[in-house]
Amino acid sequence: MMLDIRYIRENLEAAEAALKSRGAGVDLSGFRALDERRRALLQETETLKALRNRVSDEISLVKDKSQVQGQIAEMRAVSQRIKGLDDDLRSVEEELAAFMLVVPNIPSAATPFGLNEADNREIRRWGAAPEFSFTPKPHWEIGESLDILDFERGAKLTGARFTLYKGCGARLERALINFMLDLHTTRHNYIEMLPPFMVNRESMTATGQLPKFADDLFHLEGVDYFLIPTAEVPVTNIHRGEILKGSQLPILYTAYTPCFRSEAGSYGKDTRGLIRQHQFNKVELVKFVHPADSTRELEKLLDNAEEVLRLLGLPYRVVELCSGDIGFSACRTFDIEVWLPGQNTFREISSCSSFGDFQARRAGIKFREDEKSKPEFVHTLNGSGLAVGRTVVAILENCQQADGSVVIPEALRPYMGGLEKIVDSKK
RNA sequence: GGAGAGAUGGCCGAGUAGGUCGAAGGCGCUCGCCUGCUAAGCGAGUAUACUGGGAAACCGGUAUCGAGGGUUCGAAUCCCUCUCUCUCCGCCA
Repeated sequence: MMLDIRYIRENLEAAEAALKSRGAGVDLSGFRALDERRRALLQETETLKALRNRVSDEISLVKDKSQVQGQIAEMRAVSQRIKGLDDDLRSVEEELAAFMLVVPNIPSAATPFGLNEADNREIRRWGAAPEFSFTPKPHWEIGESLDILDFERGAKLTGARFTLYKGCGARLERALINFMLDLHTTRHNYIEMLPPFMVNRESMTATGQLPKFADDLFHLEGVDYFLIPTAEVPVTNIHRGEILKGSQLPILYTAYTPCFRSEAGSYGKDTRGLIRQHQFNKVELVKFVHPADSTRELEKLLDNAEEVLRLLGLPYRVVELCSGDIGFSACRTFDIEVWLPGQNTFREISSCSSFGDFQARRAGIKFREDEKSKPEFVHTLNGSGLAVGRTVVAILENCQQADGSVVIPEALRPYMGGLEKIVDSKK
């Protein structure tokens, strides 16, 4: 399930009100009847099973089975009855599960109320927008004139929203991946993971992409696998079905993966450039934490992501999403938006969320405080650290020069073989 | 792709002519005892989920021996399907 079924049972109104703050009306009215029916069936069938177990034990003690033909016949009938009840129970449970799997997470009490994007709250800004003596160009123009991004051939190879990186462009992307991974592993204590780029249905369900958002995913033909839309999916699922030791927490993982998104419903949006691609690279940060630490850990994760931008000298702002704008599985989210002078706007480059125990509940990820204590759900968190393609966008636009070249941020130069600026190779 | 072997509790590993097996034994771990430290030794405990009762401690029921079905009064044990792992051959980065 996703939300705590017992919590809902006892706090139906509160849960409904909290879900309502997301905007999308969630109707929990069907829940109570299903839940009650389930428990009634459960009690009935279990009572019969207890009887059958007891009588079967008695039968086993009797050597001469002819003496217990009566009981055997009786139990044969009981078993038939159990079978029927179990069938009913299974269908009720399937219905209940299908219902629960499409109910979103309850927003955190800290999440500000709001209807949509417009109600998001700006938390802080860092860095100053660069000033230009000329009109700054959008990255697609810079990329094409420097001959490092080839949108036309990307479309030829695959289709719209695919891009071919060339020369320094390809190197810049790779440099950023390595720079981010090195930063998070050596300075922020994350463990690097390199997971599969496609996962099964169970993994997608555990983190919340399925069953509701199948349209956003690429599904393979022939096998029931999906291309990952984010490393969050495989990395969070690493501990699916496990009971961790309290002393292991928090667990911090970082992973580079490409991300694949169908972008269904975004036709006509961000059609130019690298902003919205079907395939893009991302370095992800994922945490498994003690519930009591999740707020603090979210702030640290956010700071770890911001650190990338600070080291690169890219101006940004942090926005806290309101209840109407947070994702399905999240209970609290901060977006980091980088300044893009070529488009004169801030664009999301990272999204850092707490999922509370929502994903842990779906995925069955628990921990034991002490040896003797009962297992309880961990909290999961994740955030981009960062979206690599959009970081390239930000560098191209913020670091562009009057002569058309792009100065590489100092922190990145060791990863670029010492290169200080990208110039037009044709000149 | 072809042939074969196997999946048991945190780990190792018993258990296949169906019954008293949630499951021997060992290791590990926890608590206590003992020992001037360490090691060894002794005793007890040590899965999860759902569910009923209880304020709680806790007590009861059901399920789970890869997953799902079947046979049976009764299945870790028999039958079927699937998944995964391992070995050999082929192929391949």
